[in-house]
Amino acid sequence: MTSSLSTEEKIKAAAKQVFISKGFSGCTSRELAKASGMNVALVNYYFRSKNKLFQLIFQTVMEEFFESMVSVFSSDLPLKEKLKFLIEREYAFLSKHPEIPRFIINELSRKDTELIELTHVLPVIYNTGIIEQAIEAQKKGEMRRVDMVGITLLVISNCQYPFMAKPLIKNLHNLSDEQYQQHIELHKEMVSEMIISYLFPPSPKPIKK
Amino acid sequence: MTSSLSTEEKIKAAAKQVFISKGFSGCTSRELAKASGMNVALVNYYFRSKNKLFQLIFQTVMEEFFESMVSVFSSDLPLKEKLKFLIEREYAFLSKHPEIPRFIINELSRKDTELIELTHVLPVIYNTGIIEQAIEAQKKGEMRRVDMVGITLLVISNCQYPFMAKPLIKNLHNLSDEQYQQHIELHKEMVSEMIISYLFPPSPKPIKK
DNA sequence: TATTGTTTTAAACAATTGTTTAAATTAAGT
DNA sequence: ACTTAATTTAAACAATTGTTTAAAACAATA
Repeated sequence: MTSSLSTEEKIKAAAKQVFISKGFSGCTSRELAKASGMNVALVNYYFRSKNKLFQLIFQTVMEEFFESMVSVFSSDLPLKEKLKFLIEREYAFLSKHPEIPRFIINELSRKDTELIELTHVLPVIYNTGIIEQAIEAQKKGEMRRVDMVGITLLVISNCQYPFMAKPLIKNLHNLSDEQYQQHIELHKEMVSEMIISYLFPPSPKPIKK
Repeated sequence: MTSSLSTEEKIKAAAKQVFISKGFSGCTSRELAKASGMNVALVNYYFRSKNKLFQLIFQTVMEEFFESMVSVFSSDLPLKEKLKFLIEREYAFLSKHPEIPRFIINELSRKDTELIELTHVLPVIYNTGIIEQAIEAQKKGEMRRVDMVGITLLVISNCQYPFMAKPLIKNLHNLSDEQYQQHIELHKEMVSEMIISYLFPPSPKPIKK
């Protein structure tokens, strides 16, 4: 049971859930406390302040968020397979944690907080050698000449947005949760096929630019 | 100048900006008042409560949001051109109002508020005849057999996400505002080409499923 | 058992929240 | 000018906010 966790970890786990689903400004210290079965004073005893607790959690969420991406990039696969695999993994991750992209984007958009450093993520990705692999594939004419920003945008747009926009699309098309889940599954296949066939066009065709 | 507006409209205009950029729970009544140069009592004098004012503004934002989409669907163009045009228009709209998708998705995700009705939008879209046009194009074999939910997701994922994720991508790839703006422009072209060539594959190829 | 240090609790703190009051000012109609 | 209604203001309201205090309960060590 959760009761086997220490007080500190119980608070952290509960706060993570609350922060992710309601955001920093969308919840109160007392709500964080109650969600973990504790009281307000305990939250501040272990974490000093609501803001300190938030920073801690945001950091760990960001790490989880990039973890699988980096692990795919580091794997020993041809680029095309890496991308297919990445999309597969992203959909699997987001099915478990559908609220995380909205959470991250929201908190990064807040102007009233000291901007969070995530420059350390870039070198980690670069160190996987993914860039060199892409450039090589492009030189060979296997892959369309799209830079890393474009590829990133392409992949995460089509992975994250369907989860973020669930309430919008559900309302718009009058769908149940189950129906939406089915659409997501279909969409994954479509997105994968579309992106791969766009980035790696059928061979004898000249690659533009 | 703005001083030619009535007090009521000044409050509404200022509140719209504040709500869109900080969300309902991210701002206070006094902040809304101050942003319009008024005081708290005036806000409640004209709009009864923070929540009433919010509902009013949310409604108008949603209408603006779907307005251009519906107008494109209603236009007299072949489906392929409609989609190209729609993507163009979406990028233009979002360049002016980059915060709106995040705002809408966030507020629709709030569980603590009475869920906002937007079922009336669906019939409006249906009445443009876009569905029939798609089915016809698919019967003729011009268009891949993707349902309306899939098309919607495909288009708005690739239009809205790049604007929503600006702070994330900027941080991730160490980009300036100007650099990001350039990437957005490039991305628009890529997305348009990719989606069109996916949905309307070069002709003599058999359409699957 | 007495004495540590750690953890938990209940209560309080000042500041801020959304909202309301009641008086002051302005505008409109006669 | 007088009366009435609409607008604006400053102040107050109770409730809630993040944070702190100080005492209580607990655990560990001697």
